Amino acid sequence: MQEAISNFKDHLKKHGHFATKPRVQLFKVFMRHQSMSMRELIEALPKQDKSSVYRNVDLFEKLRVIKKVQLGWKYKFELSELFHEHHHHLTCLACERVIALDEDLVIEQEIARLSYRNRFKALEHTLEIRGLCTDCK
Amino acid sequence: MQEAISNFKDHLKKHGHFATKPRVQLFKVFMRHQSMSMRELIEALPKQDKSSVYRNVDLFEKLRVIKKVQLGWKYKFELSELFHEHHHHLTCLACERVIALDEDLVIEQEIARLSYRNRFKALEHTLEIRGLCTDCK
DNA sequence: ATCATTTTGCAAATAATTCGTAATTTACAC
DNA sequence: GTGTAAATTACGAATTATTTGCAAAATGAT
Repeated sequence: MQEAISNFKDHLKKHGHFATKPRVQLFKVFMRHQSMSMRELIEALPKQDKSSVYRNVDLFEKLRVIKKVQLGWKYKFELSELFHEHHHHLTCLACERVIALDEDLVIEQEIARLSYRNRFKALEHTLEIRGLCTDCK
Repeated sequence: MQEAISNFKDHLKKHGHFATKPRVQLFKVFMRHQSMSMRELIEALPKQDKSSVYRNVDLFEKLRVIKKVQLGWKYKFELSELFHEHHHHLTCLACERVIALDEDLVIEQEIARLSYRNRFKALEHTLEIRGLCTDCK
C-alpha cells in the first residue's frame, strides 16, 4: 500500500513531474477501485477541479500509470501492470457485470510470440471478452 | 460485397428494424474502412444528420453489426466478426500506427476455455497489444 | 526562506452527445 | 401502384463532456 504510493511518486519524479497532493489522491482512488470512468473519478474527488482531474488522467495515461480499458459499452481506466496485477475481463452485455480473470499464461505467451514475430515491443495489452454471464444467458 | 449487404439487411429485419438508405450507407462506410471514429463517420456521411449517425451507430452496436475497439489513445468502431474476419491489433503508442493481426487459434481456443470455465457465453472479444513498432522503438 | 517552475482552480470556450418533434420513409396489405 | 400505420430521419435546441487561458498557489532545489 505505502510501497505502491512511493513507487508511484518515484515514477512521476523519474519522468520530471511533481508528486503533488491531487495526484497522490487520484492515484489512491485507482488503488481503491478496480476501474473508474471519468465521471466516477470526478465524483470521487469533489474537492478537485475537474479540469485538473482531466489533466492528471491524461498524464497518468501517458506515463502508463493507468490504462484505458473497454468494459461493455463504456470505457474506463485502471492501474496498469506497473502498479497492479495484470488481468483480463469478461463483460456481460446484458447486466454489465465485469468478471476479472487472473493473468493467463497461455495468452501472455502467445502475445509475446506475436509481438516478437512482428518486431513489436509490447508494453501493455487488454483483452475483453464480451457476452452473457450465467445469470443472463 | 453485395452478399454482405444483403446479409446486413436481413440481420436488421430479423431484429425488427428497417433497412433504410442511411443505414445501408453507414454499413458501406464500415465495409470500406478497417475502423472508424465517430468523427470520421460523421465526416464520411455529410448528407446525414449527425444525430442519425449517432443513433445508428448505437443500433449497430446493440445488434452487434459493429463493435467498439481501442486503438491506442482513441476508440473506434469496426465491423464485428458477423460481417468481417476476426483479427487483433498491435497499436504503436508513438506513431499510432495499427497493425491488424490475423485470427490466432491459440488465443481463440484459450478464450473458449476461459469462457467455458466461467460459465460465460462469449459473443465477441477484442485484444489490443500496445507498445512500440519497429520504426519507433 | 527565496526563487524559478510546475501545477492547480476557476471561468469561459469548444466539442461531443442526446432529446423532442414535425416531416419523411418504410414495409405491408390491398 | 395506392393507402396506411409505424419506424426513422433531419433539424434545432438542450445537455453533457472536454479543453483552454490565465492568475494564484504549491513544489523542489538552493
